[in-house]
Amino acid sequence: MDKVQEIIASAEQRCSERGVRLTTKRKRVLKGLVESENAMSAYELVDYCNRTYGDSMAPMSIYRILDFLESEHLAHKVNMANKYVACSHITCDHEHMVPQFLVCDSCSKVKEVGIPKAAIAVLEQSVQEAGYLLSSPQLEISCLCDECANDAAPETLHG
Amino acid sequence: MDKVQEIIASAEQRCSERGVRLTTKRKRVLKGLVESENAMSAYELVDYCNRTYGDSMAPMSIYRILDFLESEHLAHKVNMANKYVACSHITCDHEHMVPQFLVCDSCSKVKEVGIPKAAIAVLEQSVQEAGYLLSSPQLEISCLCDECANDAAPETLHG
DNA sequence: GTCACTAATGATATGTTGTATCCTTCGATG
DNA sequence: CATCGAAGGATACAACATATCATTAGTGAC
Repeated sequence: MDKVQEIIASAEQRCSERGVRLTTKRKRVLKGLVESENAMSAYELVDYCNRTYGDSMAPMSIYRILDFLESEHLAHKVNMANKYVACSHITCDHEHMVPQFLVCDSCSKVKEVGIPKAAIAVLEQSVQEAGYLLSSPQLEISCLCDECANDAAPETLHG
Repeated sequence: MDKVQEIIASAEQRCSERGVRLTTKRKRVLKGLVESENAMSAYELVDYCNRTYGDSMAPMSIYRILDFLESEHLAHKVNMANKYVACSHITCDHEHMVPQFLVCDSCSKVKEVGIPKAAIAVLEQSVQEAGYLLSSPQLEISCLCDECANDAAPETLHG
């Protein structure tokens, strides 16, 4: 699990290059997200920080830190689940694939996958025809994860 | 604006065919959504009902009614905006296009557009490769609407 | 160093969204 | 008209998020 350290180090470097500060608390929140390998709610992060560091951080602080992490593209909000995930490309500069979130309807587990840019182009086309402007090519896709899919009866899908 | 009546009539027929009851209150909520031609929050619907009908409906009731409308495919929840919209295909039986929501980041306006099924197939492919199951082919796409796009500076996009 | 300035965080209150639970009313059916 | 399930009312509370003002910590000018 040295991968976590690697990601944090990479984030630190990126912040220092950009002239912004990855403070202790910001690092802790990011670390929480990276370690969990999953989407976490703001209040779960509050608990995590307080449990892990004997700290007592208020929700407000967590939300501020999440805003910061989002603005630096170190984390993303998953709107469908009201949760937050570490960006899975922190260590990677160029993005050949467009990141997309698969959100499990049942357990809210979030997986980030890449899809080819060409696929997004089709969507962008439709959006433009509607007179809108695609503001983020990042989609949240309503799914069932592998585990929950096994539990669910097939006929409940595509309802 | 006789279109609204038409949609409501169509919804009534569909409910009666399916043996479920489109009660007065349910009809009012659906009418609110249809008339507004926009996504509304549950609490906006509470206000709407109480203002328009001198009623006093509790949020709980609205949520229940929204659940019903969703289960009958007369309305959809837009997760990104925590709002609800009337299904734009109530009067239309067969769906040649897959409905998608364009959600304005700035003003939360929601537009429902259709995109070709083929485009969705590409996404579904990626989802399957990740071991997930697409539970709804309906996406919520983060956009700027025509109005907000005019207000925003171009360099703020694709950030 | 220390002054002044800004970024970051703390503290507190409150707003918004959604659910749990239990009870009452309404409508169909025998 | 009795009964039974569906719909709705009432109340409380949980989860998610923001507003605002005070305080502390870094950073540069001098």
